[in-house]
Amino acid sequence: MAEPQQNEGRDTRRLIVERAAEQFALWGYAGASISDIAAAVGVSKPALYYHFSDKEEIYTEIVTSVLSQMRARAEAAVAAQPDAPAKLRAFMRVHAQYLHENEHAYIAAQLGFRGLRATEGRGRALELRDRYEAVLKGIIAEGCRSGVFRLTDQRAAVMLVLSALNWMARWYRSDGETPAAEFADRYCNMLLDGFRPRDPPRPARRKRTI
Amino acid sequence: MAEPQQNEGRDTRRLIVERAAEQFALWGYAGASISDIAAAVGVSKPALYYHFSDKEEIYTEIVTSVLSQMRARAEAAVAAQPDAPAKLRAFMRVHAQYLHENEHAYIAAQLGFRGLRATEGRGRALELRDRYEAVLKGIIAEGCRSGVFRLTDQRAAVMLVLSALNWMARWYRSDGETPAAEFADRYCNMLLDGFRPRDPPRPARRKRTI
DNA sequence: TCGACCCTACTTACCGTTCGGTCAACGCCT
DNA sequence: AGGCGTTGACCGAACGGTAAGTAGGGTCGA
Repeated sequence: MAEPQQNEGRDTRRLIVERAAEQFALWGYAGASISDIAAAVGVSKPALYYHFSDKEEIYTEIVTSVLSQMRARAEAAVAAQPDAPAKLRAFMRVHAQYLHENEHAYIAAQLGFRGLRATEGRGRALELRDRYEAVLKGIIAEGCRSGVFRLTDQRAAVMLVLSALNWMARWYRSDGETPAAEFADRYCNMLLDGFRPRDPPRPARRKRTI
Repeated sequence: MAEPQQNEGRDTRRLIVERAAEQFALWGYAGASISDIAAAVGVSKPALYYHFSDKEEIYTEIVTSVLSQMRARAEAAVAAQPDAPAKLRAFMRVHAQYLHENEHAYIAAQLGFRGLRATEGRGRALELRDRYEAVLKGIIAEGCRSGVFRLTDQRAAVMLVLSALNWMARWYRSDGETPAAEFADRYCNMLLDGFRPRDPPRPARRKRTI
C-alpha cells in the first residue's frame, strides 16, 4: 500500500477545507469555531494549524478555490456556444450547477470578508471575482454589439444576472425536485424576453445589418 | 422640557437598535460584540440588558422592524398604482429606496438568522417576510391575469425580482451618484421588456379581451 | 419612597493560537 | 542488517484574551 503518510496530509487538508466550508455556511465566519471545524474533520485543533497558518487562511482557500473553479467552468461552457443568448444561458446554467454541486463551499464563499482584515486573501478574491464577472460582461457586450440584446445600461444588466444567480444560494436546496440548472433556465428565459408578452408569435428574428 | 426620564429610555432603546444595526452590518451577528454596540451607543453593557433580554432580542427587533416597515411602505405605494407594471415599478422603487434610507438596518436584517436558534423571533420574521413577498406575488398574479405579463412560472418571476432587489445590498453604496431608486427603475425596465429588442417600435399595447 | 434607568465590577465560558511532545516512516552511514 | 537522526503529521494541555451575561448598587424625577 503506497505512501500512507505523504498523501494522508493532502487528504486531511482537503477534508479541512470541505468541512470548514460546511461550518462557515452554517454559522458564518465568526460563528464557526476552530474547535467545531476540527471536530467535524475528526482531528485536533493543532492539526488545523499544521496545514494552515490561521483561521482566515482556511476561509481564503475556500473562497479562492470556489471562484477559480467557477471561472474555469464558465469560460469553458461559454466558449462552446455560438451566440450571446446561448452563451448567457450556458453561463447561468453552469453557475447554478456549481451551486448545486458545491452548496456549502459556495455559500461560505458568499459570506464574503465581512469583518476580516485579510489584505492578501481578500485582494486575490476580489481579483478572481472581477475576472469571473468579466466573462458575463463580455457576453452582454457581445450581445449588444451584434444586436441580439438592446440594453440602455450594460452594467445594470450584468448586475441583474448576477443578482439572480447569487441570490439562489439563499433559497435553493439541492434536495428539492427542481434542479438548480432548471431555475437558471427559467431565469434566463425571463431575462431574455421580459415579463410582457411579445405580440407576434415571434417570426424569424430580423438580423440587424449594419 | 417635558419628561426627560420616561422618554430618555425610549430614546436609548431606539438608539441601541440603530447603532446595533450598524455594528451587525459591519461585522456580522457573531462578529459584532455587545461591548462594541454599547460603546457605539455611548452607554454601558448593562444598559443594553435593561432594554433587551439578550443579544438575539436586539437583532430580532432590527429584523422585524425592517420587514414590517417595508411591507407598510410597499402596500401603500402599490395601492396607488393603476396596473401591474406600474405596481411592480412602485414596489421595486420603494424597496430600493428603503435600502437607501436604512442601509445598515437593511443589511443587518439580510444577514438572517444564520447560526441562531431564535425559535420565537425567527418565526415572526419569517412570517413578516412571507407577508412582504405576498405583496409582490399579488402583483405578478394580477399581471398574468390581466394579460400584461406572460409567465410560465410565476414563482420564479417573484424570486427573480426579489433577487435583484435583495442583492443590491451587497454592492449599493448610498453615497454614489446614482440613487437606489434609479437602479430599481433600470432593473424594472429590463425585467418588463427583456434583453432582446422588441421588433416593432411598440404600437399601442393590445389589450387582451377575454 | 418608589421605580425607571444606568453604572462599576465581576463571573464564567469559550475563543484562536501555541508549546512541547509523540510516533511512524524514510534516508543514510557503517 | 541495524542503529540513528530527520521529517511529516498530529495530539494534549494550556495560554492570554475576550465574549455574553450578572450582581448589586447609585441617581433622580414623580
